[in-house]
Amino acid sequence: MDPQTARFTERMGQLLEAEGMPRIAGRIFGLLLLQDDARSLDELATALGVSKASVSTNARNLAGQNVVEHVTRPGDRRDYYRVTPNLFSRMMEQRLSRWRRFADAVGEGRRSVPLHHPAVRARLAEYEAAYAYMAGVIGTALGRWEPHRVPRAAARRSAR
Amino acid sequence: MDPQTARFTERMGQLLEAEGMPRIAGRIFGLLLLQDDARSLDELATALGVSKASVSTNARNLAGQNVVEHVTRPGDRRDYYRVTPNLFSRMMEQRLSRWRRFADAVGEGRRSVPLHHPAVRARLAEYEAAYAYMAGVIGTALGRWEPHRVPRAAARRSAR
DNA sequence: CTCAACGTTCAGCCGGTACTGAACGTATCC
DNA sequence: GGATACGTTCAGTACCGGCTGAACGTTGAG
Repeated sequence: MDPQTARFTERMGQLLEAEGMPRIAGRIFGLLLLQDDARSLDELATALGVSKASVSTNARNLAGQNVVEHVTRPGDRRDYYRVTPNLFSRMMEQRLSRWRRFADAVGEGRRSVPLHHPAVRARLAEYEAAYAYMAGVIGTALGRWEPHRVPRAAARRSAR
Repeated sequence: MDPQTARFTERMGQLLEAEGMPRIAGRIFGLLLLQDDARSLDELATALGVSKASVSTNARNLAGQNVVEHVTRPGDRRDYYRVTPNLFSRMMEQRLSRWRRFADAVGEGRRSVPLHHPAVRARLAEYEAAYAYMAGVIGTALGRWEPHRVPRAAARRSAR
């Protein structure tokens, strides 16, 4: 593994760690981001110099979050992983759902907490409105971005 | 502190903790979100049942991230804190800057890492383009949201 | 000047959790 | 059948970071 690749994977490890994921998950992600085809658990483990147990757990976890895809090959017992296509959209959607949880909490607070000051009530309502507005904007923007990004992907999608 | 308020602050603590902040920071934020005027460090510490040291550190940290504002009063030595106005925009901007770090890392990788597969290079370039696109969309949406949200704020802004 | 009221800093403790190595279960091949 | 190649699970460890209490510096009041 050349030093630039190592540097890149380490940086991804740090960045994803700052987002609340285990560092190894970030490294796996960073490494897969630079691979054109899927990699097996063993390849990942040896390339990153970590235990296969960690790779197994973290890769499965990443797959559960849709940032990585589990790939199997006929006549091959091994598990392969690659970054998901539409990675950016997936990450955006995931982020939106996180915000949604936040906006939901605010909404529930506004309804359940005894608020004596109208200003506070207005603040919470405003936050909810802002979230709804931005969610709409981001949603339509995502819809506009994807289609003319990769024509083949759009064709595949409409063929479903 | 009534049970609903406690419930709300705890939930905020959990949510912000999931975003990578200390739980106490989330609790402070949640509590301030329900207050109409600024609160002192001691008020926060006793209300939350935590040490003043923690409140001091975390409140300052939150202020550094622009999610909370440091308020002082003439003839009063104490430090007060309240949630920032334009909270939503601040959080959006903060999130955008996080993404930017991510996009920067991808860009640097694309330039520095020896990439043998054109598909990988294209993937990285596409990610950068998607980020730039979304950053633009979100930026203009924020600009459109704020003005007709709080007219007085718009007036203040245009007076600069 | 002395004392109280603040905020800040720091060493130490404590809790959580990421990571490992070994054991295990299962499938595939000989 | 045994042996190998997989992935998974789990107990144990090591580490990291949050939180605390105590000590400290500073400001203001009496």
